[in-house]
Amino acid sequence: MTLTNNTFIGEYTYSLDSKGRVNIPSKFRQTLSTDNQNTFVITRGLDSCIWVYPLVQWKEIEENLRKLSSLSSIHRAFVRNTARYATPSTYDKQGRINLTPSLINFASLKKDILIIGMVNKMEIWDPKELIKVDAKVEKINPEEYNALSDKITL
Amino acid sequence: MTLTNNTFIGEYTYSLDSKGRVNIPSKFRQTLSTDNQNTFVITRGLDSCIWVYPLVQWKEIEENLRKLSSLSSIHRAFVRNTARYATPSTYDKQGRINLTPSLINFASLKKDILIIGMVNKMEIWDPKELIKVDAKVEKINPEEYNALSDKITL
DNA sequence: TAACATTGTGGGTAGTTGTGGGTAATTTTC
DNA sequence: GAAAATTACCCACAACTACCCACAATGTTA
Repeated sequence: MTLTNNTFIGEYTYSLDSKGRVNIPSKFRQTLSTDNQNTFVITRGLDSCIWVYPLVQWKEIEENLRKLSSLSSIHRAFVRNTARYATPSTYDKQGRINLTPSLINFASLKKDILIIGMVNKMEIWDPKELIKVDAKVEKINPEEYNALSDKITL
Repeated sequence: MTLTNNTFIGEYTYSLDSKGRVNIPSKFRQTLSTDNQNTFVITRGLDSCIWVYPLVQWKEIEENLRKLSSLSSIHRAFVRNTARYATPSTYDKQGRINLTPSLINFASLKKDILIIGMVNKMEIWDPKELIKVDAKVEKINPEEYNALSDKITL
C-alpha cells in the first residue's frame, strides 16, 4: 500500500549516535518521491525541535525566499534567519541523516530521540522537551482551537 | 546529491588568514555552475558584512543597474555605491577567495569568520557584528514578520 | 518453528576539506 | 630596467566526513 508521496504521520523512537546520526523511519523513506534524491533539509523549528523537510518541499520555500528583495532590512533578516540554520542532509545506505552540532544543541538532543510526522515535514524532539511543550499547549484557550475548525475538517 | 545550482544555505565558521584569504564552504563551491568560472563578486553588504555573489548572479544585477536612469540623483547614488566596492575574486585550488583590505575593514573582520548562505548570495560576517544585528532584529515589530507569513509558508 | 528478510545501531577506513606556509611569477615603484 | 612589493600557485598536513561493512533485533514467510 502506498500513501500520498512525501507525507509523514506517526511517532517513532530512535537514538542519536556518537557521530550525530539519526535514523529516518523506514516508512518515511518509502513515501519519498525519487526527485528528493534521498535528501532532506534540516533546520530550526519554531519550538525547540528540528524540522526536517523533503528536499522538494524545501525548494519551494527557497523559491519564495529568492523573491524577497535585499533592499528591505526586514526581508534581509527574514531570509538570513530562515536560510542560516538550514542544511541539506542525504541519508546513508542504512537510512540515517547527519544532524549538525548546532542543531543538536538547539533542540537539546541527548541519546533518545522522538521523530514525529507532521504531514509535509517531520520534527525531531528530545522526549523531555516535548513534554514541556505539551504542558504549555494544554493551557491554550479552547477558542483558539475553535478558530482552527473553520480551516480544517476532522 | 545535486541541489539547485548557485543556491546557498547554512552557516559556516572559518578563519581569515594573514594573506586575507577565506575558505568558501565546499558545499557552496559544489553548487556553482561552471559558467561562473570559479569566480565570485564581493562587495559591501547593506549590513556590516560582505556580500558574495556568484559571477553569473552579479551579471544580472549589473543588467538591472544599467536600466536605472542617471537622471535621478537617487539612482546615480545607488548605482555608484553598488558598483564602487565590487571586486571579482576567483577561488584558488584549496577553495579560498581573497578579500580586499577595504572590505575586511568595512565588515570589521578579525580572525574568526562566519559565512551565511542567503539563497542567491552569501554573507561574510564577524560573529560579534552579527550578534549586534540579530539583537536589533528581535526588536522588529512582530506584525511585520506576520505580514511575511502571507508570502511564505514554512 | 525454522529460515529468511528488514530494520536499527556501531564502528573502521579511505577520501575530502580547511589551514598554514613556501616559492615563483607578476606588478609596482623609483 | 632593477629592486621591492604584491599576488598567484603549489605542497603539506591535521582534522573531519562519507562511505562501507558487520551484526543484533525484530518482523515475515514457509
